[in-house]
Amino acid sequence: MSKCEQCIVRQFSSLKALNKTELIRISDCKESIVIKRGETIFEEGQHLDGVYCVRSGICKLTKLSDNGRQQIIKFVKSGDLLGQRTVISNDTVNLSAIAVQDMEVCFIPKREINQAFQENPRFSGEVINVLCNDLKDADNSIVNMAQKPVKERLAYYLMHFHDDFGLDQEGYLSVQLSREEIAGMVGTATESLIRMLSEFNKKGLIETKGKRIKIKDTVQMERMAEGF
Amino acid sequence: MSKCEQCIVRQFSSLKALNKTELIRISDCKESIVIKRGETIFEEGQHLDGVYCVRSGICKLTKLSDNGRQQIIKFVKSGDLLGQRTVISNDTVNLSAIAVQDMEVCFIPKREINQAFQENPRFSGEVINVLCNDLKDADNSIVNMAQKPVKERLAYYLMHFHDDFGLDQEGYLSVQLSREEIAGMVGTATESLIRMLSEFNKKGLIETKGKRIKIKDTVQMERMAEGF
DNA sequence: CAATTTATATGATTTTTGTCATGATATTTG
DNA sequence: CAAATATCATGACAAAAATCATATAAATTG
Repeated sequence: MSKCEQCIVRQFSSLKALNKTELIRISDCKESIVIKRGETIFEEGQHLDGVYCVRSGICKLTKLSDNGRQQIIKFVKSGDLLGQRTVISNDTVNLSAIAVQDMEVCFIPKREINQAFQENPRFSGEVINVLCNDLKDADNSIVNMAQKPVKERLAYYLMHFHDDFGLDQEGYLSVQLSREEIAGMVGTATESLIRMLSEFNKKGLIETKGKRIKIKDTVQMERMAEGF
Repeated sequence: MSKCEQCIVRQFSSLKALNKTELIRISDCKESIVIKRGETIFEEGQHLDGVYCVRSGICKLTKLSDNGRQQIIKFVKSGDLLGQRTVISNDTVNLSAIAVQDMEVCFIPKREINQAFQENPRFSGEVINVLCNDLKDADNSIVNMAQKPVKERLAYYLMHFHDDFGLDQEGYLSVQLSREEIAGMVGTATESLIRMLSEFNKKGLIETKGKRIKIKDTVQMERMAEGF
């Protein structure tokens, strides 16, 4: 089993605040897990006995709406921790985590996290900062969802994907989602989403190849996200 | 000037975790402020040099959308602290705070809050818990905004008002908002909101008297909020 | 208290978005 | 590789919501 002390991903997570001793302790009791695309890491309502540190891959955090649709709240990538809020506030999980790519994650038991949280103020500071950022992002999302029409939201999220997850060799967005998933992120019906992608395509804003999407005109797309 | 040690509101805020010495220190440098309905406490983009502790009254936290509408993200009432996220993550304010009732707030300088945060783990624990709850609420709001139609969102928020802020002597919701403000909370156009209230009125779900709203059928309203 | 402004209300219309139906492509599986 | 299944795409229509216009009521102000 690989060691936390040597894990590159650590540098990007809150765990970077831990010292060698703490890392070794965590390393000794952590559990490496491989998760295939589509598999669920945890589901809303569940109790978590620890947090997951994402080594590779990406997962979506979703919540089931009353109308039966799965809303994507946020994406989590390597370096991020999963389930921090739950462990800290000792609450059940509010969101489901489902892999959208094959993933490697490490499970770190609650007690280790709590101990580090209590004893290492730099670590707790890092975690709190992540929570604060999440809260800010969430507040911004509320405004977008409540006020922007679907077309602008789609443009907004495509640009976010472009900026946060980057492109593959051919210039397509590196994360491939199904149309249904994109609809769940934008907060619209799948058919509406497909129509809008077709429209963006016709207007020359994007180019699609199966599930893959390339943003051809980022300037225009950015403007569209802002409502022009 | 009144003293924090004797302030009843303290019991309901994160400040309850502070000991006498800490409270006296804060009390000595805090500043009491009276804010009239409609006045702004702070605006998005601004820097804050401290947090506000709400003694009485209610304010709305809003964010201006690209389309020029003011979205209400959340309400803050007595016992709550304002600006915690900003002070902790040393960021500019993301939301504007505007009084919807006359308020009394106390301004507590950043340095005092930071010191208490560093030195008193019970206090930081309380603050973190508040942030975690805010995050959970925000995630739930995203789903509501993205997936529910306006009618259901209105029912949902009316019920929240009913449960969180209670009723006056005559059974009307105790917080009075303008139609425009309610629209900004639900995330819709003012005219649409007014139409929906008329509809609720005709159906016997609510009763209005000027700005005041009474929920006549909470059971039905609850069901409506869930999409029936 | 009359005049002005602001907030509320409603009608008419357009735009946006959702739903249902159906066909075309992929993708999976035996 | 063919059959079955899932995904993607598009048309037709219905519903929801925004916008514009205009009227009425309420609040403010000189």
